[in-house]
Amino acid sequence: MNIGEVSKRANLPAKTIRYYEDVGLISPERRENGYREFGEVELNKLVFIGHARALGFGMSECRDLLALYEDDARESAEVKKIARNHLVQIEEKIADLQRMHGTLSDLISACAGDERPNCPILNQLSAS
Amino acid sequence: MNIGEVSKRANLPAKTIRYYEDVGLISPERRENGYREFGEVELNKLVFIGHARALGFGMSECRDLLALYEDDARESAEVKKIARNHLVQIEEKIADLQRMHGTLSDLISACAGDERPNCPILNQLSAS
DNA sequence: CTTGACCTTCCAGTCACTGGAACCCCTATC
DNA sequence: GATAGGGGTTCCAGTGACTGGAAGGTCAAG
Repeated sequence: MNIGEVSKRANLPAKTIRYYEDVGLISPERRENGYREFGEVELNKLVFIGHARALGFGMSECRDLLALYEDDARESAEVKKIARNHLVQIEEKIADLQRMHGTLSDLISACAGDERPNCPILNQLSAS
Repeated sequence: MNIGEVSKRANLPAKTIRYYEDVGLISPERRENGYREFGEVELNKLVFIGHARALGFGMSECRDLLALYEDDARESAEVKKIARNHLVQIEEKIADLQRMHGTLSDLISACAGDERPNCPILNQLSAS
């Protein structure tokens, strides 16, 4: 399988797949002409990484998850630990964004949004 | 005022203030010895930028807000428009994160998290 | 006169790609 | 055989918003 085919099947840009090779997540074979040759194993890894990235896992977490995925003697506790840590990060980000959302929507409500210069949003931003 | 003093007062790292000068958000005077000299105007701008960044506005939005802040003939409608656009971005990010949170917490619940290798989290990630 | 805190510039690294240039390979058609 | 196109390859640079560190200049106190 060429990179174009695996790109479609894993739903990842070819550039991204080359990048994943660069950083050592995958190691596809090479043909005589220099083209990468992907087998089912590499495709599965790419699908796996794509899903993990879509859940917001960082590259180092993907690396760890991939290692566990390939380790028949893994303990599911290890996977769960990584997932729970990530869940906490997500919750912190959501909390941050919700705090911003609350403040900002209050300010937007307070702003007339007309042709006059007076603006509670700017007032709040410049308040010390 | 030296950069250290303004750093404390605006609650921004000195490195960040220098960076803001690099990208043209502020233009403090220079003393004979090469040190930056900050006045109240520059301090106010930095406080303003700090608050805008804390609400998640990007640098180009900060630039636009700062220009409006300094424009006596502004219309609050312009400020409100920028703020509303940003609010939408925040809402999209929250929605993304909540989707991840939902999927991930379901998977975590389904995972025994013990010494056995079977793991619904890995199963889901590798599913095509 | 030295110490230490503060200031300066510049370069490199972060994260996870992404865009572009320049070039090679393979197949099909004229 | 020439050519056109749609693959593929490498390498370099840029993104956003800083951040760390090195190497060195400045200033006030003891």
